[in-house]
Amino acid sequence: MVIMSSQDGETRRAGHTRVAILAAAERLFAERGVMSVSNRQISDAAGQGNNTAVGYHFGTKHDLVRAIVRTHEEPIEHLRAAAIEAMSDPTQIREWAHCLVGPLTAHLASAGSPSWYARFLAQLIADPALHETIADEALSSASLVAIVDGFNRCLPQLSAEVHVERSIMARHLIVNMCAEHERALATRKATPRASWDAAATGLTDAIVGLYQAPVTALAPITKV
Amino acid sequence: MVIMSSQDGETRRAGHTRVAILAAAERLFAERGVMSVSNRQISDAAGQGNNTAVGYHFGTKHDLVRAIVRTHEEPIEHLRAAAIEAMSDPTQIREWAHCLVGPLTAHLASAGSPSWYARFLAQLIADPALHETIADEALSSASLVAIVDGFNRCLPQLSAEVHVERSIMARHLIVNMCAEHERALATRKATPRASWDAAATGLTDAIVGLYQAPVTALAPITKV
DNA sequence: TAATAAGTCAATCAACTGACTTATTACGAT
DNA sequence: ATCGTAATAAGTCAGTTGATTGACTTATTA
Repeated sequence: MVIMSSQDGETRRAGHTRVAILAAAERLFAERGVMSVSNRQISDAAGQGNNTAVGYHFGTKHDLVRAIVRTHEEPIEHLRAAAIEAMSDPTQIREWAHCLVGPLTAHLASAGSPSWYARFLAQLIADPALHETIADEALSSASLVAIVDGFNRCLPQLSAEVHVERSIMARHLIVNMCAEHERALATRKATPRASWDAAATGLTDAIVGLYQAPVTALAPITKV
Repeated sequence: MVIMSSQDGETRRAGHTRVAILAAAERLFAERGVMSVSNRQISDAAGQGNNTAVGYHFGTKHDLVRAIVRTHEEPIEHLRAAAIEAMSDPTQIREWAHCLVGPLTAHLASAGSPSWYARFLAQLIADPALHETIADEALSSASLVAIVDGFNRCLPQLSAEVHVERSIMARHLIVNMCAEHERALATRKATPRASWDAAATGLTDAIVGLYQAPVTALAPITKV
């Protein structure tokens, strides 16, 4: 009756249905686009005769999207914390870059083949109707701010503005390149990198270069 | 009667309606999301009493999206060709990076404030239903391959795979950061960069660093 | 000025969507 | 074991969608 947050007093049956809906939704969202898939289609794909199964268990589509994000957030956050813990030299930019990239690629690699979460995530960032859904949600991770802070200490000569700018760049780079790799794996098309590990290496290289790039001083206003 | 491709024998009236629809669609797409806006809403916003105005002039939503892309492609392509022409030293990576970034930012800056095209573009890349709509369209630009080739000659030590990878990275970086800047301008929120020129400088810096980043050699397969 | 075409409008269609209602089934607490 | 309730199924509802239709208006041409 009431929308359950997680596993309050939900029965085994309801739990099965919930994960079936989450899995079906994530797949359909990645393959056809979040806003192109109706709750009905998701209910059908999840094997539910009831056409309002999504509404019953999650509420609106935005709530469902949030629930999917939360499902992945915890394991990724765990991997991130472990990566920070396992660092050998916190003064090395590359290690921080690996902490930023590794957890997501590792999670996607362990999510089976093909995975769908990266393509799903890319849509959340690009679509204005979905953007606000996770605006603060994914950004307010404890380990994430620790990593951003780690970059800060490695590159003290960078201004705060450039630092914010490049962390945003890194995020776009990671999410979209993971989506790209995921799509290549799903369609068995050619890809520059053979595995998730290799893709992570390429991304880490790029982010190190990105952060270390010289900053061009902006000329005072010369044009109106 | 028949859907017109461009400006074959279209009357002044039809031309007005066409540009009104294109402008309204681009705005609504950027603000609410491409797949969240119906053709009816676009017709209304364009001041057309007819609910089928979009269908009459453009066909399906995909055709409309393509038409919007084509509208911007030409001026951007022109700016890109001019930027290549104006290069002083083709051996400098930064100049090629500027050729990649400058035309889009300049076009967005001249598109009035706020612009909507960058946010629109970001959706086309992320949404699977729209991705194929412009898959080859925007990539098969003559000046674009010239720029990619320019990078190639500047960095001959880079493998072909890494080169392809980093050009894709650069594209994601440019489109998404322009969308980010555009969104900031539209909502008058804080932004790391004050102007489109400044944003272009930040992007150019980043892309130079990205391309120059050392490539980590992949270890032979050590894990199953 | 008459004739033809292009563009616009208003009404309508079937299909689909989310939400609602009712009935049946399965699970868990007692 | 049973009883109450959560969960599922099935049917219905109004609203919206893209598409089609025919009538009307405007522009071009003969």
